[in-house]
Amino acid sequence: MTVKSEFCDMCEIFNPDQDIVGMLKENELATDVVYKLAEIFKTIGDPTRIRILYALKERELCVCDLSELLEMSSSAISHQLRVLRNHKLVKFRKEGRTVYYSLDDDHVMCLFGQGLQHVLED
Amino acid sequence: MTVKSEFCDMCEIFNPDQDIVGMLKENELATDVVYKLAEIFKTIGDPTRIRILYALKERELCVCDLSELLEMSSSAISHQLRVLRNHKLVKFRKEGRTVYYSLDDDHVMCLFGQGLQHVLED
DNA sequence: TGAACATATGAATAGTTGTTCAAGTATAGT
DNA sequence: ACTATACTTGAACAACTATTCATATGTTCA
Repeated sequence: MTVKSEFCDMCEIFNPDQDIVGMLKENELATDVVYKLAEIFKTIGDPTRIRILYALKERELCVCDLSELLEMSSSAISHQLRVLRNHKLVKFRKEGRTVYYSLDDDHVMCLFGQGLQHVLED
Repeated sequence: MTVKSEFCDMCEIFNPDQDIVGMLKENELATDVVYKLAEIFKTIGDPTRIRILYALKERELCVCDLSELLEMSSSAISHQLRVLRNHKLVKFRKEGRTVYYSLDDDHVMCLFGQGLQHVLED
């Protein structure tokens, strides 16, 4: 906040920028919401994770399916699946020694759609 | 691809997992689309940039407004605005020595809405 | 012209992130 | 019990990112 002379009281009161910043401060998103939003978008903001989520679009898949499809080590896939799991974007079910992963959230594919609209326009 | 004995031809042909991976490979998103998607989401996946975009929701703001609002140096804000500019998420207009930034894309706020739905549910 | 202001930019640095590698658990088949 | 398979996990390392600091550009006002 800049210091103003007493001759400038009126200026300060009517200074539109001061008002705007003040109003905006009241309307700001809560800190935890901002961080949660950032977390989700950051999570979806990785090529490997995008490919995994997209592959799971129709049906559940096991780690080795994903490993073959993306041509990456199952360790790398497993690490990324953990990230997706931690953010509740995928869920899993065990069957013997294989683990099947599937999407855990309806919004993700909507987000994809919106993102694609942005990407494909121009 | 695992090697199979000739006695197992039928198994290979009818192995559902092999079929699934093959089908998925055909349906994969194009590499450049995947990368562009990742770029957008990564760009929106930062708390500072989220706050900037949210502040610009209603009206254009200059760098020093944003600097005051977010209580960060104008240099930091400027760096982030460049990232947003590079990804075509904000545009700017100069008026004297001040530069006004505003949203350059309709989809961004839709993405925010979707993201918020995910965040606020549970 | 000179001082103050608004913004931009390059380099540096601390923190974060994705993949690999090596080792671990757990289940299935022989 | 042994071996192979499916997956997970921790550590390590390289690549990337956000902020700071110092400096530069361009504009306004006196």
